[in-house]
Amino acid sequence: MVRLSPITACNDCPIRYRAVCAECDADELAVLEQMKTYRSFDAGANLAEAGEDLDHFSSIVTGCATMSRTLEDGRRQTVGLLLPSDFIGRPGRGQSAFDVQALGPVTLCRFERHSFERLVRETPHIASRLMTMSLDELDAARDWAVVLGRMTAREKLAAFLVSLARRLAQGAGGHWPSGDVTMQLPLTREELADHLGLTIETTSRQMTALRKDGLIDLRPARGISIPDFGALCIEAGEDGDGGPIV
Amino acid sequence: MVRLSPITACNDCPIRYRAVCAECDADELAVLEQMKTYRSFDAGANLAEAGEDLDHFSSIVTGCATMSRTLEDGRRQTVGLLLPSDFIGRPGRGQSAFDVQALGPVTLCRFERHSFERLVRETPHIASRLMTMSLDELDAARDWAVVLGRMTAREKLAAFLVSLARRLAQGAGGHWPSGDVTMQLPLTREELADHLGLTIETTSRQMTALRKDGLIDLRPARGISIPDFGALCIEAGEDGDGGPIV
DNA sequence: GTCTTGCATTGATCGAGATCAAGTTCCTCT
DNA sequence: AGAGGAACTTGATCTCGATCAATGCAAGAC
Repeated sequence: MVRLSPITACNDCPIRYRAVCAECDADELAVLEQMKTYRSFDAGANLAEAGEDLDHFSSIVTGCATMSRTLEDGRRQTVGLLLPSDFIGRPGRGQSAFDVQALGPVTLCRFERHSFERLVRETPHIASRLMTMSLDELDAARDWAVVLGRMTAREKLAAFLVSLARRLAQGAGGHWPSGDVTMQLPLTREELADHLGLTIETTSRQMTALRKDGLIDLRPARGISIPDFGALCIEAGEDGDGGPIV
Repeated sequence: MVRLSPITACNDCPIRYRAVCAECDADELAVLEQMKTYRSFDAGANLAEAGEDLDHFSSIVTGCATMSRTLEDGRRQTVGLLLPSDFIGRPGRGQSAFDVQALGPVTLCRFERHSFERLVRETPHIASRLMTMSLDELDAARDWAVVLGRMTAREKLAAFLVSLARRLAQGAGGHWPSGDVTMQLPLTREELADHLGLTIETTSRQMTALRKDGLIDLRPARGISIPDFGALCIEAGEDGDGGPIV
């Protein structure tokens, strides 16, 4: 379930210029290189559990994970989808506030808690990057609150697909998506429903509705292609311009 | 509408030990003292507008504000309630992602953008405090996403009242609330509905329902008293213990 | 005092999404 | 290839919260 993975040199790391290390210079990277450990997890593995003590921080190198909370009666809400370069853990607090679960096979670049916290204090390039990443996540969490609180099921699904396509494109170093876009959903319908604040059935029905309206094309193995990205953006309640806000 | 207010010495400031300056020592405070300006706003004033250029950061000294987004068709979702010591603005980005609106008369402690950003870079005590505050807001935003996505109208209202009572108690330097608690709602039913992702009518009905069930007592001028704080916590879906997570 | 005016409550009805219940498709394992 | 099971889709019905529509109530204007 948990495996030590061969260590890749930071310079060859796929998330070198997007993760918490993005702003580091060669010297700082050399320090991180000594501290890091790569770990691999199978699909479904719990990377953190709400309330549990955490003595490591991690960056996702490959794979996806969800951050969620489950209420006592079983209702679950996902509060974040973690993609490569995203950070797991909260400096300054030893406990996770949410469950973090691997969606497929995941590789983490892991740091021991205390030494990493010291490094943050002593390395402005890391502290500043962590600050930027946290503020980006804060904006994303608030944007998502608008979706959860005020949008219809159809708009929720469209908004999610648009945001996922943008994040995947950004991760692949590609450009702001437009025109024809194809991607793989890293989530099952159930996980998707938990993220949208809907049931599996409603999620599936809205998927079908978007397909019937020609806005998306469903392919095997959770593939999705979006023939006209701009049209889906409008469905997601974005004003026509569609330009990046960030 | 906007008035310059008499400057209070930082040492006499009501938010001295909770705002972005909380960790500053005397020397650092002297620098902030030179940079700050107090401004007062009337109820309803726009303190920031989504997409608008912001060339100041502020801390709320007295009063309350909401951070919200309004969709083109008029649907509005509040993504945060700002109380004294809360920070307005995002270092590293010159635009606000949300509207910020004064709920009643508000006094801000304001800093010019560029000089404050430089100060953050050069003053670890400020950078670190800002980081902690941002991470707290991130956790709060995610907690609220769970409420918006998965809770019933009754649970949403109870969860809001519980969280507001806790924040007000914390601000007043009081203890973790329990037993009998009394407070003033800083929001109208409409503003409350926008925060809960409900309509005014449903919000009002749930208010009445909680009152009829003896969980709250409605008093004039938006006063609310909670005879048994623990009982309301359970209504909000918290497990009995009710202990602070933070 | 009465007239506004804005906020809040209450009632009647409607509808989007939840729930309950089959089917169907896809993937994996042998 | 065939069996079994998980993931997904579709249909029928129900329900919570939205919507439409008055009514109540308190504070300020005149």
